[in-house]
Amino acid sequence: MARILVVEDEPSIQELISVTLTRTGHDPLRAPDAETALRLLQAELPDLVLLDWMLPGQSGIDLARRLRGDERTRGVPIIMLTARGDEQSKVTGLETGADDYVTKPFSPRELAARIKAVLRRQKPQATEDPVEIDGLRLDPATHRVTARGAAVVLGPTEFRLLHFFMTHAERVHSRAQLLDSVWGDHVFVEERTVDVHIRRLRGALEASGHDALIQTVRGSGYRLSCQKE
Amino acid sequence: MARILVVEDEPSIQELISVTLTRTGHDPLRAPDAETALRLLQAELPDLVLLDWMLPGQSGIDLARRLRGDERTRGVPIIMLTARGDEQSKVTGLETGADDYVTKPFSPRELAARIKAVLRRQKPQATEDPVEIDGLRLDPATHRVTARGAAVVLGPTEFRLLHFFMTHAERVHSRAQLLDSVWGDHVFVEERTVDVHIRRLRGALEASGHDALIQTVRGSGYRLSCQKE
DNA sequence: TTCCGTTGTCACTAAACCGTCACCCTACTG
DNA sequence: CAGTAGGGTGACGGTTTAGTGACAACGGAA
Repeated sequence: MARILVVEDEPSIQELISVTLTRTGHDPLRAPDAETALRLLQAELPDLVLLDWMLPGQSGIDLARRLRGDERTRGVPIIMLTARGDEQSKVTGLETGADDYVTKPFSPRELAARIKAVLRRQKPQATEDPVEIDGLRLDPATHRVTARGAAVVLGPTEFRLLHFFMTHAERVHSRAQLLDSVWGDHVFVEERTVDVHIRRLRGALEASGHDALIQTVRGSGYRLSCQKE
Repeated sequence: MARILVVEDEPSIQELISVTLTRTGHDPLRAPDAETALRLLQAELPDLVLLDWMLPGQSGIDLARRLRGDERTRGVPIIMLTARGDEQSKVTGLETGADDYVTKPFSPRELAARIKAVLRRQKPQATEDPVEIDGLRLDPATHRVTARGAAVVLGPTEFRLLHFFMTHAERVHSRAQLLDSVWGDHVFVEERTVDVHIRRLRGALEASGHDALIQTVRGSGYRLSCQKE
């Protein structure tokens, strides 16, 4: 789900963290010290950095400051791992811009929760504006679809599919494009699966009096069109 | 941008907060204790109060209760500053009416984010006004819920949950959002726990003749809706 | 202290949903 | 007009997600 750089010198804790991350669907990058961390950061930017306070050589706080100073890495959120106690250094240290901190010892659950919270805070939420085409109305906020007032019941996938069509109307989308945009680019499903969902979506729409809203373009894909032909 | 009253006795933290506020375009009013705070509040109402949990003399929670008790200051949102680990105080505090919590030590970035969130959240709703939907009435001031006159008995959590739903009706809320808004951002609770409380809330409502008020949106979360389907 | 209310979590059940296939139909090709 | 490829369609496990009852931990009240 998210790439997370774990900067931690103690192997057992490193291991514990990595296992926790994997189990919660994340992708840990390991670094035992600041130098390794910086090298890894050259290659690719992670979605989050878990940073031990005490590190051999360059300390965690130095690394944090450095990350904040660099334009490229400035946006990457940081969670600090600190030992219990030592309050005042925390305050000054967190001033450098860590987004959260976890005191050792910590429970895997707590760690997971904090990571989730920080990541959630980080990412902007999707477009929530209602869309309306030809009397058909879809509202992401309320997760409702109505056809001239009458409710249309859709499954989650059909909902996303319709949302995509309505925000990209009049254009032909190949099955591959639809899989990318509606299912997500990483999943592997048969292209024909799209057909089935199109079918289900059509069924739901026709039940509400919207015929031929979604048209087939033979050899290319599908299209949502308001103008009848 | 916004006037913010900072009630904090520790000078270094007071300083840190004030600097942060100024930097994020706000206007800090400083008070080292509850008495000073009250005096400042006489003069003018701030847009938000940042309140330390532990204060010399009158404690933060006392002050919060007092602010909530006074008609004039009731609408002003409060963010509490608490020491880490004091989970219980969060719950008590939420009942007194704090809008959010920040645990010390905190990062300026986090504080800024919370303030922004609370100010944004505050705008559309007056938290303390009674809400009524479809014959169901909830009064935050008296902490009472009635369904067409008949009393509905709810636990504290179910009450907050229902309150949130009623002040954000028709919208779909994910379990994570509900945990954020009803439980508080930094409480570590399984997402499925929401389900259980939804169930309890539904049970109580159905006992009072309100069926299907809270709807499940599969894959997304829950929604309070007056319009049946 | 004991009792009671509340809460978070779990295990289990029920239901919805998804992806896939097989088969059929249609439209284009020569 | 037959052949072929692409699309429509119904059905069927398997998986995911939500509903539900039970239970232990906890704090506050008695």
